[in-house]
Amino acid sequence: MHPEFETYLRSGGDMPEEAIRRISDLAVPRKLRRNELVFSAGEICRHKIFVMSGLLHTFNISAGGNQHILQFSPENSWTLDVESYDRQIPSQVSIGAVEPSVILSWQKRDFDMLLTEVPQLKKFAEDLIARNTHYSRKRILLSLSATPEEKYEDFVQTFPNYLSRLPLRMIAAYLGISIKTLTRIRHAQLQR
Amino acid sequence: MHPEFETYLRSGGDMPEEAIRRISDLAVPRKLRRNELVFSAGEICRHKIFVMSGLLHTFNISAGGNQHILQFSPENSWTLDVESYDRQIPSQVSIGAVEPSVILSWQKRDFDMLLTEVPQLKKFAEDLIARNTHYSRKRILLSLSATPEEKYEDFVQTFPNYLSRLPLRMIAAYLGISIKTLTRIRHAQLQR
DNA sequence: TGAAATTATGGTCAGCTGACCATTTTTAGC
DNA sequence: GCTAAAAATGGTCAGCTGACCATAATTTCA
Repeated sequence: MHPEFETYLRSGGDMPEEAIRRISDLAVPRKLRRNELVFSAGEICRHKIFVMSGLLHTFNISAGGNQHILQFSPENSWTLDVESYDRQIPSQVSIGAVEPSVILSWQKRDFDMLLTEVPQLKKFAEDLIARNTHYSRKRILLSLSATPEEKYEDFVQTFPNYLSRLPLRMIAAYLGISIKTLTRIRHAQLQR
Repeated sequence: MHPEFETYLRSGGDMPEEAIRRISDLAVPRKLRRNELVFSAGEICRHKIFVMSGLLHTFNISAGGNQHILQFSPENSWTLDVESYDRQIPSQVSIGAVEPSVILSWQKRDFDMLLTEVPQLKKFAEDLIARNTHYSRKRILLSLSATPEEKYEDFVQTFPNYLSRLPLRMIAAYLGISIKTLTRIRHAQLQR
């Protein structure tokens, strides 16, 4: 049904073929144009999303009109606004496509059902949650301790692929620095 | 065995008495003096910790010697360094007592066993993880978008109890601002 | 391909922020 | 309660950072 996704699921190693089919069958595919939103701040996040191709970002527009980016979601990753999804309350953030993308989405009730039916999927999801927890911790520590230059350096190390796919404006919005500062850092690095 | 802890576990509503006894029996209590460490950066976090009384903090000392605080853990809350605990690798952070405290601790293997034996405990832990995830998201968004004053305001709203229990120095280390800036904010607010 | 939109760079300047230091106040712990 | 340690405040200053604006470069998409 969705061969790339099924390959991804199989990569875990212990997912039964029947479970893969069950999961895949409940997924609804959707194409996104550049800048198209999956949902907007204020709406409730009702779906779990898997990115088959392209690149999404989760962002918030502050009162002053500035964009802040919580997360990038490239191909073969999952995304949603976790608090909105868990509690079915309006989201503070929007999720949209940075590049033309193809996603799969599951209704929350379908995915919840799958989680109880397929223990391997539950385990799979728990691993993703753990990875996300570790990364959030790291990001919080970085935000407390690192200079803008160190934040950028870490970003380059951690996400070397993103550099060419993202406008600098978005990298700045992810790092919590102004694009001016980011430009200065890059300019200074060229001098070396 | 540890009546306060057992009361806490019961507060969830659906924890069988037998499970409560099992969990409680495997806990090792420990008293901490002020500033005493549970473990230091560089060590492996081998225990899951429940704070019965007092107040702990999870912190990191950066290369420049500055302290950065990832988390405060008051009575009736849990703590550990999640990445070090999950993967049994050396921790980047230390956990220590801000106030004289009493904690319970479980060896990882004991707690892992309990999680498989007691489904209600697993559910309980998952709820805690979800809450933690939501809070981390909020904190990352705040770190990206809020001014120092807004960060402090949010801290006061979110943790009104901590204000009188913590030196300002630690609040600054939690917010990622200098104590000088924090003093300025508080001074400005007095003028109003 | 070509026009329009988006993005990146650069200049300038104000002001927020942190570093450093001294002093005062508060707290801890015997 | 008393003494030593820790914490908070305040002054000063340099410089990093962001806001604003204009211009150049790049990209998008029709």
